[in-house]
Amino acid sequence: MNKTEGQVNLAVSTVIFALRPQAGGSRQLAIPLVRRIREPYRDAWALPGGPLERDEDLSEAAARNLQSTTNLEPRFLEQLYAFGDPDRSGGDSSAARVVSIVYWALVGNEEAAAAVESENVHWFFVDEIPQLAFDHNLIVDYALWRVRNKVSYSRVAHGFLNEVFTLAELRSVYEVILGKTLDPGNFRRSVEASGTVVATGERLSGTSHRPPQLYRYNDAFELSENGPLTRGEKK
Amino acid sequence: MNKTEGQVNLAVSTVIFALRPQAGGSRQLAIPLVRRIREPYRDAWALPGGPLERDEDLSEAAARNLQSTTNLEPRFLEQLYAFGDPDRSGGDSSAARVVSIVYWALVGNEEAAAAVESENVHWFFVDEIPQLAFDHNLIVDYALWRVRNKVSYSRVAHGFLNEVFTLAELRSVYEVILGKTLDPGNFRRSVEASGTVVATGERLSGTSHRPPQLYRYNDAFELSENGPLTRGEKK
DNA sequence: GCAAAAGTGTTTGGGTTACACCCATGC
DNA sequence: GCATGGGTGTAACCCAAACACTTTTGC
Repeated sequence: MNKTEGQVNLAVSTVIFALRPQAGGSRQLAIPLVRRIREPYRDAWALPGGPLERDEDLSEAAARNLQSTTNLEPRFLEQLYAFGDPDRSGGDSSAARVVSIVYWALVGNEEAAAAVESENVHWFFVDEIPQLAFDHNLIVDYALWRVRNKVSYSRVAHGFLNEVFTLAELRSVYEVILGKTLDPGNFRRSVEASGTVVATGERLSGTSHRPPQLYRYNDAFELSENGPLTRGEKK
Repeated sequence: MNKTEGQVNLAVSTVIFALRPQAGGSRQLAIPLVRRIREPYRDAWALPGGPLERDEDLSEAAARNLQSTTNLEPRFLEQLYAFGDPDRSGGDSSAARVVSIVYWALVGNEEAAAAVESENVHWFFVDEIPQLAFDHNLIVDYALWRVRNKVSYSRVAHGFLNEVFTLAELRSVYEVILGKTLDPGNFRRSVEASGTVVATGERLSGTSHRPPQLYRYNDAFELSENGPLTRGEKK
């Protein structure tokens, strides 16, 4: 007990969002959680996370959480918040104090469908999150608030889709996250006017109606979205 | 060298904004910086900050930075970002790695005018920031981007003013931060429509023109501005 | 009365919303 | 041909910018 600094341990956790099909066919936001195998909160569900490696950037640690729990690559990765309430370990004042720097990530539809699940890793729909360890319910609430907020003023929804996508797919993502239907015509105009997507020239065939154009995300964006902080934070 | 965790130290720093009068009479955003008295970056200017106390919340540590450098109370205090690049200590890989959780704060005009300055604490106008220690120039740039951004969609400008203020004073804050003039009539309407201020009923006399009404900030706001995170973060 | 800023009214234009309508494909 | 979603056109509406104008004080 001779440490004078470093009494506070640092961890990095990640809230990982994907759209997954629900019973009934509609899709819903879902996040993977891991079961704790140690005290405190043994057997409770918690966000994936762990200590920061010696030479690792914060965002690398978050990507590592994602990799080790779901085996997926993030389409979008951004810092959420640093949680450091002294009591957040559960009120036991003798427990080691941990400050968690939390990231949030989006992963693509098809990849998420193939994601591993096991005894200790399970995907939960966001309206069915159980009681979690530590203050992780608050963290999930905040991440949800952030993703819904950010979708309405920024263009992050493509993070749930694959490389190429139709505007109907993109619109469907907005509809699920915002929880309301959007006018197809107006949606098309606003997305095209924003310049965030570019048509590939290809069309999707095999549908029982007029074949829709395929689009790709315009990489020229993303920059300046976070002001001066665009350096290795974004995937 | 037998520590396996805790190799990463945690610090809390604060970017403190005030509006201060420039030569010529106009006002400009300014921040206080402290001179480093130890290596690395000895004698360079840096953001006020320090290690986290054992039982202290992150926001309390930020308020403590503010108190110890300027003797002021924050009108607004919010987490900015956690900076954790492994090389941010200056490229010397043998140096201890530090992750900084940075807050930003607003302090009132009159108080800031009375703030202490000394050999080792000095206020800099934001367009005259020198080369700083560590990655603090990046941090200041990001904080500046955030304050300008937040002013345009949120109602934080009152953080620079005293308890009661005229709409002309509030408008002047917006004009300085956004760097452009605003139409008095339209400004009045938009502020009144937002419901963020309430008239006190009092008027300011002694001016050489029609006496303006005095307003007060409406405390019913601020809540829900940060979603589920409104608990002790805001002053 | 005059200057100066407070405060109100009114017009205009850009952008979003609602919704009608045509287009291209599979069956 | 018909159903289905892709895609386009357009009128109504809302809100913000621009700016003229009236009000109230000190000198």
